[in-house]
Amino acid sequence: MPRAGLSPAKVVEEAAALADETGWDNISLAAIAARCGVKLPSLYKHIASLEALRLEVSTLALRELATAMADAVLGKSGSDAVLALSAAYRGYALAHPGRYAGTVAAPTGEHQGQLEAAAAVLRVVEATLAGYGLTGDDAVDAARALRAALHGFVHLEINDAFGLPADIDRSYRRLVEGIDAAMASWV
Amino acid sequence: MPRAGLSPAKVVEEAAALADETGWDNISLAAIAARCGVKLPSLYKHIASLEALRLEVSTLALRELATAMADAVLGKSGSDAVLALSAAYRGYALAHPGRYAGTVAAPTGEHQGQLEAAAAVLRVVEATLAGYGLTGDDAVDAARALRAALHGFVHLEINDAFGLPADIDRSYRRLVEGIDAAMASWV
DNA sequence: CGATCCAAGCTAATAGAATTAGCTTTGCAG
DNA sequence: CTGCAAAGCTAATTCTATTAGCTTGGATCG
Repeated sequence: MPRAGLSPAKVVEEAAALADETGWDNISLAAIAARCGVKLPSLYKHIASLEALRLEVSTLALRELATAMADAVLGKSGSDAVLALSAAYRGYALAHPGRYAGTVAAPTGEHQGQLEAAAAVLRVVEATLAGYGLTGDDAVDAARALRAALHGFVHLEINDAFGLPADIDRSYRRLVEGIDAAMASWV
Repeated sequence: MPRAGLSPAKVVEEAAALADETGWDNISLAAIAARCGVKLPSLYKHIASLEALRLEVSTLALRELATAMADAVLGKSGSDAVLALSAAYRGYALAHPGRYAGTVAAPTGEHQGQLEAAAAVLRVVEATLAGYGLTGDDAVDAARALRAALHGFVHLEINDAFGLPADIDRSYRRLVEGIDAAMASWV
């Protein structure tokens, strides 16, 4: 019998793909094993447990999200950068809804890599807001406000909580513009 | 052996309390049964399945949230009402984090009562924004923006995603004020 | 080229959860 | 008092995660 040639990274990647297809809550070792062409207990050669795997998927997603955001703001500043970052944020979340759920829903504080990846996301947001002249608590407030607005919108969108069919792109744009204007006026 | 005197409503209430204590994802029939002083299979006399129970908890939470918001805005209007509604929203979410998670994370569209409760929440938000002179798509955008901002903030807060210890109350107030100002300027 | 050894994969076994079937008994209605 | 529907139970089934321990592929080193 030929080997499957798995690796920890491949298992995490399959788990992430499964999450995107069936939802973060529906990740199961049984489904991942089937997808990898391997029996369930074999996965334990590459991961420590289901919880540990979830943390790895969460970490992967946070890193991808940070990268997507950083790429989007490259060479931009001010409102331009905020709009680009917001578009990249939503784009990632809609393209990878399962992973995205894992960026928030996963347990926090037990995994060094996850903490660093979460910090990287925060760093990109803060750097993007650097041009607004905010310092200290004001900068913290602004970063939280932007992150909250973006997360709240895409989370509700992914979970079909916007009943009406009215143009969602437009709603998102106006929300981002509103937050941008608010931060600009905080001096 | 005396009867436990359960009812569907009591089971839902226990499940909601359990969710608040241990998290929406950790609801289990085993734990609920123990809490009710009953063996696990006995629960099936009152509920159809774990999934059905989650929908009931979600519905309960949406109703409670709608009521809390409606009470908060009673007799108020404009920015006053928006601030009161925002405080009530966050207050409910922090007091009942498990239930609150269920208001968004639960499967949607299969349960009439849940749909109605979700509509009730939306109705309170729309009524609160009535004084801003927004109509049609503008009103929809505003309701979505407010809901997204509130949800995003409290969801991140509940999940400990705000690393820093900086004053969270203040951050929330500024976010709400920012959204309020943005909506006021949309005319 | 062949002996060796580690890691990848397997089977088997355990434990816990949800669900279903079917039995027993409580406690109210008549 | 009698009977019956509902509430609770035990037993059995299925599915998942996890652990233990065996087998073997295949790279490494002589």
